[in-house]
Amino acid sequence: MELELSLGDLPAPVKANNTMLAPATCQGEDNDDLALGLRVTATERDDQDNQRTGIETVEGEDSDEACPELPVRASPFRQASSANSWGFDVNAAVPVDGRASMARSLSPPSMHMEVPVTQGVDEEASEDEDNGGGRVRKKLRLSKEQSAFLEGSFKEHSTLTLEQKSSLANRLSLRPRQVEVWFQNRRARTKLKQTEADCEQLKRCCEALARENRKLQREVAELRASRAPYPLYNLNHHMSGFSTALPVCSSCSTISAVSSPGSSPMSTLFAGRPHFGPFTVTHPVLPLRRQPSATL
DNA sequence: GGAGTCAACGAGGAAA
DNA sequence: TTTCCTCGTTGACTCC
Repeated sequence: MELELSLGDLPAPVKANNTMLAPATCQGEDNDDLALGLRVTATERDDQDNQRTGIETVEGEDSDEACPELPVRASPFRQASSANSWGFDVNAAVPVDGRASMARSLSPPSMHMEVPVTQGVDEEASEDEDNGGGRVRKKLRLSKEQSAFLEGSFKEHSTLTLEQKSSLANRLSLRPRQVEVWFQNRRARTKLKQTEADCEQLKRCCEALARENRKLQREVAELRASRAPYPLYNLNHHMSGFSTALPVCSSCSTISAVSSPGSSPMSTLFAGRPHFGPFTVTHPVLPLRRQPSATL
């Protein structure tokens, strides 16, 4: 079962009950029982990376703000964990202070956890020993529940306060550093997707403008070839690159503005870009040209 | 086996 | 100086 994803060769000795906690009830009443490390200090990062020693007190929870309505499981990784090839459990990187019985209280009474939570202490201790010199990168795969919970939280706020970070870490049985990294990577993914979307949009606009440009150039060539006198030329026809009729001043043949925003590739391209407003064509004489407005 | 994904890391910059 | 961020990268893992 993916929920119990673990790394390494050894199967999880005992599967945890998959019972969900009550939908993230922000664990208000459980605070006293939380045994997970939660110290918000100036040296937080280092502490979080090495939350292996010392009993830390639980600060006040920001119960509500980081509490999307997503179910959260109580420390699934502790039971699902198994040793990896380096002899430590990457998913056991839970803030542990050794008070196993207290960590157990994260789960509701209906949730039985059959593997001693103290497991993690030894594992993490051995991790330090094993990796003492050469630092081996740990690979953690977040469970669906963890990812969903983090996603929900990310939708609410893409950056974290210390309290939110600690709260999320607490709730998901992750180290605050892991939550922080997840948010960093998530922001990067968001930005990448946005960049790709922008790129696609610009590409489409560029193609449309190129088409329009070719068309206008053909028309200019035709006009030059005809060498006809140039009375009030029917621009509505010849500027057909713009899909709607252009309002032409009857007295001076000035086109006052591009008709409707969003109707041309140009306006699509410049949508939301205040420096690129609609342009104006005034007194069209050969060669036909468009004069940018003052706002261009 | 290669490509893609993603957690984790380090460097460097900005803000306080 | 510290903290947090972005950016680029690495490496473990998965999927085909």
